[in-house]
Amino acid sequence: MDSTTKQFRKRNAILAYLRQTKEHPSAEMVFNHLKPEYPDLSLGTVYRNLSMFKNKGEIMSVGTVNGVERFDGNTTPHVHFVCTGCDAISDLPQIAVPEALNQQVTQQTGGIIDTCQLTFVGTCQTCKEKKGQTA
Amino acid sequence: MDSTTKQFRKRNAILAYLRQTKEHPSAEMVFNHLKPEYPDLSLGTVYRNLSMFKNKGEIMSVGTVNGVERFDGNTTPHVHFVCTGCDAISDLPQIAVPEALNQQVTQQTGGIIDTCQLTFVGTCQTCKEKKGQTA
DNA sequence: CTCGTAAATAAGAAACGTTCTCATTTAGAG
DNA sequence: CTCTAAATGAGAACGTTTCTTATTTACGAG
Repeated sequence: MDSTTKQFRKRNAILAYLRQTKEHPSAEMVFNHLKPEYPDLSLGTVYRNLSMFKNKGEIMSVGTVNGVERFDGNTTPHVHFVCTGCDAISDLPQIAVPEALNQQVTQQTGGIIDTCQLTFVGTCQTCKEKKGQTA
Repeated sequence: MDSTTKQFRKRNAILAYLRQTKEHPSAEMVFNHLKPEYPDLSLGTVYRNLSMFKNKGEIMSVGTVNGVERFDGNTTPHVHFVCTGCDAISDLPQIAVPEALNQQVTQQTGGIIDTCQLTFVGTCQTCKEKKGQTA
């Protein structure tokens, strides 16, 4: 319970960070964020725990940007926006996937639908303005 | 125009295959498919040309399955289904992303929307039946 | 036809993200 | 304290993708 406790169970710190952040981090981003507080943190530990949490359904993958997988501590269904300029991923909380689609897809495939991902790809406002200045 | 012409311009063969197939292949799948007809085809050539076609907008990426990028020669907007059992990707031609969403998202982000990807993830009919037998 | 040049390619090295292995450390029970 | 099982650090290993370099091809000029 004292401050030395933080030496233990980096696993909790990884999950806590994912629950709190909105940056949809990669394994390396998690590592870089926690390394100052946990100087002996290992990248392997981050990967191992991300896989475990993903398998348990406590976090989810939101896909791969530039060859690196990105994670989200919010597993409730929601839509994402990926900026190709800065690789940032943000939530689009006000956009929803029509519920009816799941049933249509189930019928059309004859299989089982587990999840669905809706992702918009483009340029965020900041990058758009930067490009305007340079051009 | 004679048959020896096929020794040249493997690039065309790569694009032609992507236009024709519905399997949403990876680089290696393209390579394996064309290797019999072009025995001296190199995997590097496949990667190089896939990147080039992607940058030119003649094909598109449909995301990463098990760490492997998959491509689609059909760049008109449509919805995909990924089976986690056999890693197959198929089209869901009868499902459409509501057009209105693009405008909503543009407003909400203040940026620019280039594309949007809607992907359903689950188990295809074949894998579902296989699982039923085994269990 | 021969030469010169630019594009396309093959082969393999290199880079990168991710997973695996194994020895060590930690937490907690007895 | 001792024992055991879980968690971790360090780095090797792996698979995918990109890069480098020399070679081959296409094609136009002389």
